[in-house]
Amino acid sequence: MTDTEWLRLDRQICFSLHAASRAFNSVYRLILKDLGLTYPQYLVMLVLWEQGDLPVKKLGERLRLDSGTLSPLVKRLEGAGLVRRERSAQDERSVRVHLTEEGAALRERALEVPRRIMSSTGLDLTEVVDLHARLERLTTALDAAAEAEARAAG
Amino acid sequence: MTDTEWLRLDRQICFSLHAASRAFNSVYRLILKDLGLTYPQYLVMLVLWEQGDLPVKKLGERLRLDSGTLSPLVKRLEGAGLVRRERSAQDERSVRVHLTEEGAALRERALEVPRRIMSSTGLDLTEVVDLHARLERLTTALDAAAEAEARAAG
DNA sequence: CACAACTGAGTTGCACACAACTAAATCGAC
DNA sequence: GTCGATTTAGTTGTGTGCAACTCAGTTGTG
Repeated sequence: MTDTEWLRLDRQICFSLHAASRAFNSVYRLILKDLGLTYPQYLVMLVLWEQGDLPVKKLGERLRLDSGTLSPLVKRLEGAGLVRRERSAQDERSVRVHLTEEGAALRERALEVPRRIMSSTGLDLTEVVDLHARLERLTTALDAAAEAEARAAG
Repeated sequence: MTDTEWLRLDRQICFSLHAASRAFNSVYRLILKDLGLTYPQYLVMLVLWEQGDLPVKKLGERLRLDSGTLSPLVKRLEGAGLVRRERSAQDERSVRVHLTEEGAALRERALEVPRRIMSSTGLDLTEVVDLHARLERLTTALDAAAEAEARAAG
């Protein structure tokens, strides 16, 4: 392959991933509009519905987001009345995010989201599970590479 | 599948895509730091290196980005001395983006990027091409679904 | 020609994402 | 017990991404 071909391939790959990510975001935006949630806010709510109350730190680990992203996001969820933030008594540094009644109730209305997303992808269950596995492997490899780059850069 | 299982699957899928996209972004950020480019700026430069000067409108079509994103981005590239913006004489509404000498020269230094990205993914050429095809199909389906949603919402 | 509809860029406002930083609380070595 | 290192949130600044808007220029219709 020539250098030019490599650049073209890179354009295709990085563009297609970028585009797929934004297309997903766009579909979620449309579907989540009724719930008054953004895509990242929905991710936070999914974790809370699944795992119950969590400190911001744990939320960040689950979602791989840092406090710079999570702090204002959780504040907006609090402003919408979906969660409550409470400083832990044991460790005053830690802030635990609780679902409010309204936040817990929103789960019922969110139940239709996955099916609508699934049908939007045009994929069947097997393909979705397969895609999930591929993306997980890819992310693991990329994280390892980023780690290696960071070490190399010093 | 129960409702709870659907929600869990949705969390897994939307999270894994989100995470993969950010992991890619992160690796590109590290590799592009030397070139002084962000990931979207690199996408713009790739298109310009490949296709030559283009009006902002065409750039937007190629990258599926609107003027709200492109205008400030191109201005930053201009500030970095990589491109020049010139209003078309034929159609005063149109602004054509030209590579400067410096911008054209940057291509030489960008030639190593694709190989570094490829090795970061841990995928071979066949898998990358396959991934590209899958993502294209997925994006097409998602775009069609978004279109349908938008029509339904009226 | 006149004027309404459209088009291409650009601006504004909002919500991530992330780097770099601060501040407060906790932990650990001594 | 004290003081420095670490940990947890939060803040600030930059750069997207997108909706909604403005503005200037162009086009189509009568």
